Amino acid sequence: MLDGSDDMEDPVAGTKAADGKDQAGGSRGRRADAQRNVSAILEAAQELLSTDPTASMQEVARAAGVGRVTLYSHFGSRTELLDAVFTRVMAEADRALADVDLTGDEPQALARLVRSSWRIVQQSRLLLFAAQLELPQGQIREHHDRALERVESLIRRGRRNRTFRTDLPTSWLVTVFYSVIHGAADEINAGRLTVERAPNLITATLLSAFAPPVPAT
Amino acid sequence: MLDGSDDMEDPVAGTKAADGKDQAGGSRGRRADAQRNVSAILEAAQELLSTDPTASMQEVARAAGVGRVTLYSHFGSRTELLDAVFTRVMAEADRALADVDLTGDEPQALARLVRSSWRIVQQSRLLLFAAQLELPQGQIREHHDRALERVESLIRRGRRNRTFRTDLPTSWLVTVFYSVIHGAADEINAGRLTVERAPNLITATLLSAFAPPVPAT
DNA sequence: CGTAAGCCGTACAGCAGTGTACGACTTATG
DNA sequence: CATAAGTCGTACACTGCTGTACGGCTTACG
Repeated sequence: MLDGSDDMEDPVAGTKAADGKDQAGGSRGRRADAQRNVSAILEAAQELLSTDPTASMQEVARAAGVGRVTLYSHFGSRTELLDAVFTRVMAEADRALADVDLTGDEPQALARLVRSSWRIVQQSRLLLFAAQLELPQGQIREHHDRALERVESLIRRGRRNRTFRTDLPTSWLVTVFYSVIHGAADEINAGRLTVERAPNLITATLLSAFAPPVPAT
Repeated sequence: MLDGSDDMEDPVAGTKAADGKDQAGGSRGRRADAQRNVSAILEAAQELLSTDPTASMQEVARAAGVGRVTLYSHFGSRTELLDAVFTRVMAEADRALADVDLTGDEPQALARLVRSSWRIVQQSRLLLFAAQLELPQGQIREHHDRALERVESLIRRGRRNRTFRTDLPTSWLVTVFYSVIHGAADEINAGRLTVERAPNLITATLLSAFAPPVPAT
């Protein structure tokens, strides 16, 4: 939103902050240490905000081993930083899920998907909380939807093959997937569920919930 | 909890704020208008915080038609107010759920329970968010657990009668109950689910998830 | 090896919220 | 109807956070 006008009035472009926020990629004009700092900030912010969602810019800067002013030179506002961190996490998640084999038997594919997903959700639980505090909900949902696409396509396939139920809408089943995983994450955080037992419980529950209802009774 | 020391150093007791916070009951020394104000504050705070979880004391006071100072004279801090509101909501919920007939066929009882529960959850979604911002998590859980007792006892009964599955722990099934309802509430808020369809989806999902797994592959 | 890009700390301005103090006014209640 | 309980607005002190400005120093990079 605020980069748009900057690009217009700065014909040289890329002087300060255009597109090279992420560590990788070809930001030619940026000095190496600047790029390193941006990475350090993003990483530190991700970890810190996942612990304390209300951490201030001051604290983020300290955690990244960087001055607060430098932090502001890279991210114009708290919201901007939060958005960048959120984007980064979702990209990470997307990369992790891309490796999951979703072919073959749907229940087993679902189990694999759960096994790869739930940890990410658990770790970025509080970060989502932080995002909800100051990011427009539309933006959050947008990021989320992209990650849930894989879930949705798997469910669709299961429905076509009659492995999964078709009496409830696909979008609802996606919601159930998401909700149960989040519920498990909360339980773990509360110390009422161990990390080891979680994936099996989640998978067993989802498979029952997704199975076609038996016509009996 | 935080009134404890006040009672000690004020032998007269009941002068300002001891136990008569709620509208009903026998707070002899309190003037009638004071009691009315406390009620108005609690009601307004509940409604306002359910819309904007970050509403300030100023805004709460205005919504209650009361001066900010008066608000502070009844609730010493924001946290104290929030706790009172939270307690009130849970008490309301408890009262509503007490009317639900939990006897007889477990699936039907579960359906009735869902039908009475989910609206309350949906309406106080954001209030829970507010509570998580400044109430110790232990306190929140304590309130929650009391409300979930009914769910738990119903599930236990279903397990004894082999209507519900016993291969997953009871506490986990309670979590699933809670999570699915919350998920539905979020979907409604996002405009992706209508109020009319919600209860059926929730019930159908939970019944499948709670049903004993069929030994047939 | 010079220069510009980038870093740093400090300092300042602004804002918003929390709690508290005070004095005057209003109203239940006996 | 007198009095104590309660309310009201205004004002103040304090805290913590955001975002910006400035000048000096370090360092990457050609």
